[in-house]
Amino acid sequence: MLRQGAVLRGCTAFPTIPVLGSFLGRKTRMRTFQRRIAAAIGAALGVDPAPLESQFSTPPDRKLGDLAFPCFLLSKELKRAPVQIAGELAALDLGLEWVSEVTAAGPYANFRFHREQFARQALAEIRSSGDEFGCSEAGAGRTIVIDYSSPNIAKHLAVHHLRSTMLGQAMANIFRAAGYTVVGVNHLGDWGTGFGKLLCALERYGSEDGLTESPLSERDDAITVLNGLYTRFNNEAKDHPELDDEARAWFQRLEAGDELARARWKEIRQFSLARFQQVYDRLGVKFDEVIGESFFEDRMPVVIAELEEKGLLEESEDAQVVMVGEDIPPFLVRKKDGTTLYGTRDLAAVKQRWDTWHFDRCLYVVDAGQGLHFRQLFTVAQMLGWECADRLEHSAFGVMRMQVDGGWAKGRTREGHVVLLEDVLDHAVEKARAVLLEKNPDIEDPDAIAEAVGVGAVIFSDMKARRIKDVNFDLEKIVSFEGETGAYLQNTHVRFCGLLRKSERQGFDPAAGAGAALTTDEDLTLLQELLRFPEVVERAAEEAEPSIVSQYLLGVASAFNTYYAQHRVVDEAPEHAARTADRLALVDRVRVTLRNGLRLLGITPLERM
RNA sequence: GCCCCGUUAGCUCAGCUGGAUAGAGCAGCCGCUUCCUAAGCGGCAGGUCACAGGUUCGAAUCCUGUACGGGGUACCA
Repeated sequence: MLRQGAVLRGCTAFPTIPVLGSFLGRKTRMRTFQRRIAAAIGAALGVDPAPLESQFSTPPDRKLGDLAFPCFLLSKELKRAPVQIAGELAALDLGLEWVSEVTAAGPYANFRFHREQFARQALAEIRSSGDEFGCSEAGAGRTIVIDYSSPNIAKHLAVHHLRSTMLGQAMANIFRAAGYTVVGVNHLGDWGTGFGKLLCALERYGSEDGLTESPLSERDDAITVLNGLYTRFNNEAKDHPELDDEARAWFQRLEAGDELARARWKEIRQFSLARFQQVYDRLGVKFDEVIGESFFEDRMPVVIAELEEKGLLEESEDAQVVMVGEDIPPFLVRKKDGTTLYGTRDLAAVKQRWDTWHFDRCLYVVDAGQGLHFRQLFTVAQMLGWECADRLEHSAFGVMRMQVDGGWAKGRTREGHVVLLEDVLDHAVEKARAVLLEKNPDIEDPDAIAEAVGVGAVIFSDMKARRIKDVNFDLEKIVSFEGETGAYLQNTHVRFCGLLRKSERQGFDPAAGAGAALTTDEDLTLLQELLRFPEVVERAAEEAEPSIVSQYLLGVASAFNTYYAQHRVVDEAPEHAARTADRLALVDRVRVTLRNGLRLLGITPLERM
């Protein structure tokens, strides 16, 4: 009914650019280079090179070589022992100028690179996409709808909302970078019987809180007041069941379009959204569409009619349901009082999303506890014969547990109140400011930097592990900025931003280096690691798993920090000018990788801290 | 009861489309700053990859079962 729609544009940080081909696999390193070796092997042995491309791995020890090729697959196809095939490969001339040597080590053929040649070509490859390094066109022509954040109005954004919100935002960024068209939807919880209770509570106790004199929308504490009314209502309803009937009546009034009910609901929705927006702005979260459940109010009858028409709707225990399977409970379409449920609205939403966007995938970034609901929903879509049914995915994530009496439990803290997301952000920012002022007292604009570091640390801590893992909310850990943290990535990024700034003042130009001097093991490790970035992003999209990017970034930062500790980058001696230019070029590409990766995760990269 | 998810170092996790000696961070101990930001780097120590079978030339990774933990299980969202 009320469509807020298209209030925000999506992340524009990653315009798509043409890069490389399709995704190959996790163990893959540097697919263009592997493709060339695979092609050479295929030609020499007379086999299809395509399946070979994903076979490559990294030797356990650099002494063995720079790229490993296990011969087990070829062994099956050629019906010869892998050890023998490895030997044959070692004797071949592949005709690749950047491969200097092939040695057989048991069933492995290990390729050693001609360091100068390889470094030159690798650097060119990494540079080819300029500042959009990491982007690809792997998903070109495909549309992904992502349902994320989706909080209930009239409530605060609590710390556990961070999960759906940031995972979804990161996924949206990642899919866009991989070339997909993305529609990010905030499926606002703005409908349902709960609002009957709320309206009822407002009517009964509102005047006591002075709400008649000072309207809710003019009060900063409006949501807190509403929460109080709601809690009070629920407590009183325990002893007075007739209150629940009254609440149901209010929801029916709301559904029927009663003027007073509608006006109050609309006001609540309005200021809830405004409050959410403050936090979203802080987190850098943007949606393409904000569509509440209320939007589907007049679309549900159409879907229910279709269920009926196809003979799927049944009466059971006075409710209308769809029987979705023997081992799971039925999908509720209408309660016995005739009102609808959120599942009904979800079903209408599936239809609306399909009709509007013809998506290739529709992801629900919702906690794992709702697995059954989505299983039911998807099954109903299947039973309806909807083409989109198998494109629906529940991108489930684990629960956030709070510390309660020495242990960890779902939901609330020991004191029984929710931890507000804003309070967590504030706390992290305060800690970041303290550390910043201690490390770098003369820094310009410490507020902005502390904000980025603090908020970034909170975001990163939530996206470091695979999303299905439960997370224990531990404020101390979140604001610890050492080790595998958001601040570590920021700091690494900042360090070579500073290095590049300084080198520029000294007259060096990172664009001047061609890469031929990047010949140490550490150079090679970094180049190989950097080359993976586009396929890492593609895989993160494929699996809807932002932690793949997080983990990759930690690896890059760690490799760079090791490098940085061992090798002097800027050397002003004229005889080392070429090497300095090459190392600066490498550093510049690490910088771009970290910057883009942080952005994908929804973290603002800093240039100073 | 049934369904879903998890189980890898003291803690938090990576590795899971099968391949060479299972990797990080934190916590503990020992080092590193006349030189590009030490929110950093290096080292030591820490593991019957929950258990038992199976498939395979090869299993932390795939299959089956068991144990433990978490979640869900029709008129809330």
